[in-house]
Amino acid sequence: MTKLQDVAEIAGVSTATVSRTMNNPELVDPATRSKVEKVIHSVGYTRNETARSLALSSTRTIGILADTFSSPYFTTILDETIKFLQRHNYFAIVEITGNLPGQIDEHKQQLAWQSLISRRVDAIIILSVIAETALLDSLIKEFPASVVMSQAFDKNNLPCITFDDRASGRIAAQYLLEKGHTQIAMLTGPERKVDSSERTLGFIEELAKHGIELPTLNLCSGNYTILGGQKAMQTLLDSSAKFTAVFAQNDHMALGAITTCHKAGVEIPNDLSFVGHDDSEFARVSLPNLTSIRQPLKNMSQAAATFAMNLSKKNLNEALLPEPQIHFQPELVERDSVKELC
Amino acid sequence: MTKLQDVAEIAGVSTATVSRTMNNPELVDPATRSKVEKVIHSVGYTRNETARSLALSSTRTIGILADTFSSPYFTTILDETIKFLQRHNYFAIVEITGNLPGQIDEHKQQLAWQSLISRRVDAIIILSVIAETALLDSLIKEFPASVVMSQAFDKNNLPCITFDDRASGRIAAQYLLEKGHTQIAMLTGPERKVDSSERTLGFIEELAKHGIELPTLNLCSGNYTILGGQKAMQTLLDSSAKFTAVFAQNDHMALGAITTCHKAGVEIPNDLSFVGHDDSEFARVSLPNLTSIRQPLKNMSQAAATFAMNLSKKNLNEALLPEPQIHFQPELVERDSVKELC
DNA sequence: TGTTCCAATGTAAGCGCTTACATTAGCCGT
DNA sequence: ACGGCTAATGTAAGCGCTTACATTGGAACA
Repeated sequence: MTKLQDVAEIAGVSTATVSRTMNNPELVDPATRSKVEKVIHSVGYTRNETARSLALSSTRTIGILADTFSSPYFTTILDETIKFLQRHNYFAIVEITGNLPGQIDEHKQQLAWQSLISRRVDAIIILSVIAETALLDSLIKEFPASVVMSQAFDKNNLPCITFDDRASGRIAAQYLLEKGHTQIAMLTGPERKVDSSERTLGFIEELAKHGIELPTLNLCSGNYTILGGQKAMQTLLDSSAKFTAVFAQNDHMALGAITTCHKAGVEIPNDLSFVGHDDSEFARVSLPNLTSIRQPLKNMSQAAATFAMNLSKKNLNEALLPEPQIHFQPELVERDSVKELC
Repeated sequence: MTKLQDVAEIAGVSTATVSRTMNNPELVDPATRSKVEKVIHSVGYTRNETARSLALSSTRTIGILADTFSSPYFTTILDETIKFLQRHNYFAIVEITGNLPGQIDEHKQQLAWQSLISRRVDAIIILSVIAETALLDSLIKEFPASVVMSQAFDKNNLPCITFDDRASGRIAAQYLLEKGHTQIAMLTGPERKVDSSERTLGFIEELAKHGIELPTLNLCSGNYTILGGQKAMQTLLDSSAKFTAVFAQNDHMALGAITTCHKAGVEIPNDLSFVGHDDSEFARVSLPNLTSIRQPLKNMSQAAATFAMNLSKKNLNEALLPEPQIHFQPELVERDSVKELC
């Protein structure tokens, strides 16, 4: 593999000059510059980013910590974040913990974290939900150039892109109430996930505001997965719970639940109404099309990426950093899965 | 950030000894070893992988070239590949070209490629479909430690994990014929994608074997996307084409097409039968559940990862390398979307 | 007691870049 | 003609590791 020195020798200049024509072209004479560039192309030189990182003590790389690729939620964020970073000449390396939605293995998270640190990323974006605030705290203390995404983390004033999950719950409740539903069931996510518990909270709050109570019987966890949604729905149907509508805390569970209903002869939305969450691609192809609550993932991703890049330029004036806490709001996307009760 | 030298000084040994306790513990006295390890933990030292890579001229990193994260096909492969690599103490960095299924921007592919090279990955797994064999050829010539995944590349004897797309086409045709269908439509993928054209070929071949011809009118491209599937189905329905069954070359298009049918009052499978491809998670939640053709993605991913790791250990005897070409076969997964015609 | 040998450790070069500092050469004004 | 200035280039140290080679101090043996 050709190195900078080879280029220098062929072009008859010093390594410094070659380096400069790549990084600070304005410092080198146009004639030598074009001579060097010609050599670079002709020998097909590609700079060794490893060596460069070492010399610069900066990798121009943002680490991303996620649980898995097999969730449209993560992949959308990853796609947007990485595209955005690329556009700004940053690298991204993503480390996955391999945790499934329901289970949270702190050890795996630690390992993934270590791996990012050992590669000396300039900043880290944390997507993976870290349940124990204490752990999150200690991780961030160890590596302060971190931005936490979509996990409420208010206490400390740390960089943090959040989504108002509680508002999601409220909006779902409001909407169903408007449509005349008062008996409602809810498919929740994994218990330890803050986003799920927040949605639950907002939902219950809003119902309570209207004097309606949600029986525990009407609550069932589906672990954010399709299969979980199917099982949870079955449990709900088998129970004595009474409901005319279901709020599924993500679209996956809604999809699963809908198939269960279909098999059980329950017609959507005539017999039962559905509201999902995330407005995933599949909300548009379910039968009927699923009314869902949208997270502005693209904007959130870009905000996180921007933040991470700023964080990596430590020399930058602290004042230039955006507000450490950026909040995003949910938005209802109305489709055909909710029936208006008279 | 603490460095190896700091650890050495605190422990009162040389840097070599510290390095050895991490990489060749058997070379150092148990007493000093434990002393050093204690220091490492107490100061929270994390080795600088950048410097290590430079010293070793090896990054223990496999590069993966993919088009996007937002496709279950890619994400499944990525998930499996990366988990497997992690388990073997390899890093993975994935570079995405940002190409949508239909469009292939060779420039973006080149850039992504360069980026991997510049980070001196030890091997590259190519998922992204590179249409121009010439380009693929030249890339691999430039960096021979590459393994191509699921793209037929027979001519040269290059490392290559392939899936028998033509067999997929044949199986779909056979199955539909068995069920009594003779008038069939097909939703194809992007034109330039080899996997799509192979499926098409296999399908037509098999029909021809039974003396059945597929009218051009019954063919429509849906670009492998949900939306494309919807549109293509609409086109098909609006045309004068006659068919009792549809082979959608991936599940996404099938899902889209099914919603279009639903809106048009066409009932599945009573009025129209469907066979999809990929056996994605969603095949199990569509209504009706989608009969689909499975690719053994997990096995394929692991094969690719194994290959890449071997390729990276160049010192290894060439003889130890597995057969350069590993082929995988499709498998039909029967569900409820095909009706038997009497 | 004097060799020999080996296990444990240290020394220092080198991986391929960047960049502060040194050097050179051409230009200006006096 | 000469000192001073500037633009262009070169020199070499250093980024944080690994490892070939050198060194040391016993243990083993005659």
